[in-house]
Amino acid sequence: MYQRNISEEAILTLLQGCNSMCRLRKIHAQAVIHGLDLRPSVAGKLLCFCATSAAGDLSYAVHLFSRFSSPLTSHWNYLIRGFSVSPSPTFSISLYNYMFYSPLARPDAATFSFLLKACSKAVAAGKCREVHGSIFRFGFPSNVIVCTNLSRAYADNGSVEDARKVFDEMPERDIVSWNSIIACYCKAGLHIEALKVFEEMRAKGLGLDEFTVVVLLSSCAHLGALELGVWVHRFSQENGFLGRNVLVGNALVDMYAKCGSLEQARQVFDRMIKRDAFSWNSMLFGLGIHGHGKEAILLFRQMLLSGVKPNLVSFLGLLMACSHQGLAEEGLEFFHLMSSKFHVKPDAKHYCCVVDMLGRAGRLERALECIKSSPFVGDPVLWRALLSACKIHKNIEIGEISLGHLIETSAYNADSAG
DNA sequence: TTTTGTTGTG
Repeated sequence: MYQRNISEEAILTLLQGCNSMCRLRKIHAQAVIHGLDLRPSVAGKLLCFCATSAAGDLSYAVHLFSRFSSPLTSHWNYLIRGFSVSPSPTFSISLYNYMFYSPLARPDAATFSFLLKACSKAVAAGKCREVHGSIFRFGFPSNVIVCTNLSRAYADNGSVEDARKVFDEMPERDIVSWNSIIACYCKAGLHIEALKVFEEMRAKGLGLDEFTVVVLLSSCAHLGALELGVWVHRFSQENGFLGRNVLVGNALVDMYAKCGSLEQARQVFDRMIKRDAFSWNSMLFGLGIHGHGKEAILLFRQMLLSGVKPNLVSFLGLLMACSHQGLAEEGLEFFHLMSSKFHVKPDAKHYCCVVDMLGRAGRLERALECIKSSPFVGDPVLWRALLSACKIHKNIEIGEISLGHLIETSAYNADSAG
C-alpha cells in the first residue's frame, strides 16, 4: 500500500513534466502496470494533457475517457474544451448532449464557456439559443465569463444584435466583455458602431488594455480615422504597449498605412523590437497600395533575411505591389517562386492578381494561358479580370473568349446554386 | 479547467 502511494505521487510528478504524447504513453503504461491509471487524480491529469495540451491527442483522450465508468464534470469539460478548438467542434456539442445521461455530471460555468466556443467555431446558431436557455436553467445568467462567451457565440453566428442584447443584459461587465463586444462589431464590419461602444466604455471610466487598442486600431484603419488612431498610438506609447506586444505595433502599421500615412507606418515598423508575418505583411500592403512596388520588393527580401516565412498574404501583397507599379516581369518571377521555392500554393486571388498584372502590361495571350493552366479555370472572377484588360487594350479575340467563359461559368454557377 | 486582439486587389 505504501509502495502504491509513492507510485501514485511519482506518476503525478511525471505527468507534471510531461510535454509530449510519446512520454504520456509511457507514463500511462506505467500507471496501468501499477494499477493506478483509474485513480481519480491520475486519470484526470492524463485526460487533461491529451485533451487540452497543444502536444495532446484527442483520439487518445477519447480512449481514456471511455474507460471511466462514471466521468465527472471536469472530465467532460476537458473533452468539450479539447474539441471546441479542434477541426471538429461539433463533437463538443454532441458530448454536451451525452453529458445529460451521465449520473454524476452536471454542466458548470466552464462547460458552458467551452461549449459556446464550440458553437462559435461550428457555426451553430440554433444551439446558441438552446444553450442560452440552459444557462438560465443551470443558474449562470450572471456569470461574466459565460455571458461574454454567449455574446461572442451569437456574433460569430451572424447576430450582432443578439450579442449586444446579451451584453446589455449582463449584470456585471469587465474589460474583457467590453473588448469582446467591440471586437464583435469590428469583425462584422460595423466599425462606426465599434467606436461608439468604445466611447460608452470610456464614459464608464474604464481604461484601455492591449486588446482594446488592437481592435480599435483595426476599426480606425477601416474608417480612415487617423485622428483617433494617433491618439491610440500615443496612449500605447505612454503605457508601454508597443514594447511588449507585437500585435499593437502590427495594428499601428496597418492603421497608418490604410489612413495614408505611409511614413508613420514605416517609422512604427522600423522601431518594432520584434516582427512577425503580420508586421511584414501590413508594411508590404501599405507599400503596394501606395504604388511603391520596388520598395515592396526590397522589403520582401528583408523579410526573407529576417527569417520570417512569407505566407499567402505576403505574396498577395507583393504581387499587388508589382501589379500597381507595372513590374510584370518581377511579379511573374515571384509568382513562380512562391510555389517552387517557398511551397506556398497560390489561391484564386493570386491568379487574379497575375491576370490583372499581365492585363495591365498588355500581355493578354500570357494572361489567357495563365488562367487556362490554373486550377481556377472555372472561376468567373479571373475571366472578368481578363475581359476588363481586353477592354482597355481593345483585344476583341481574347475578349470574346473571356466573355464566353464568363457566360459559361456564371450559368454553371447559377445551375449548381439552384 | 473557463472570457477578449492584428494582415488579404478591383
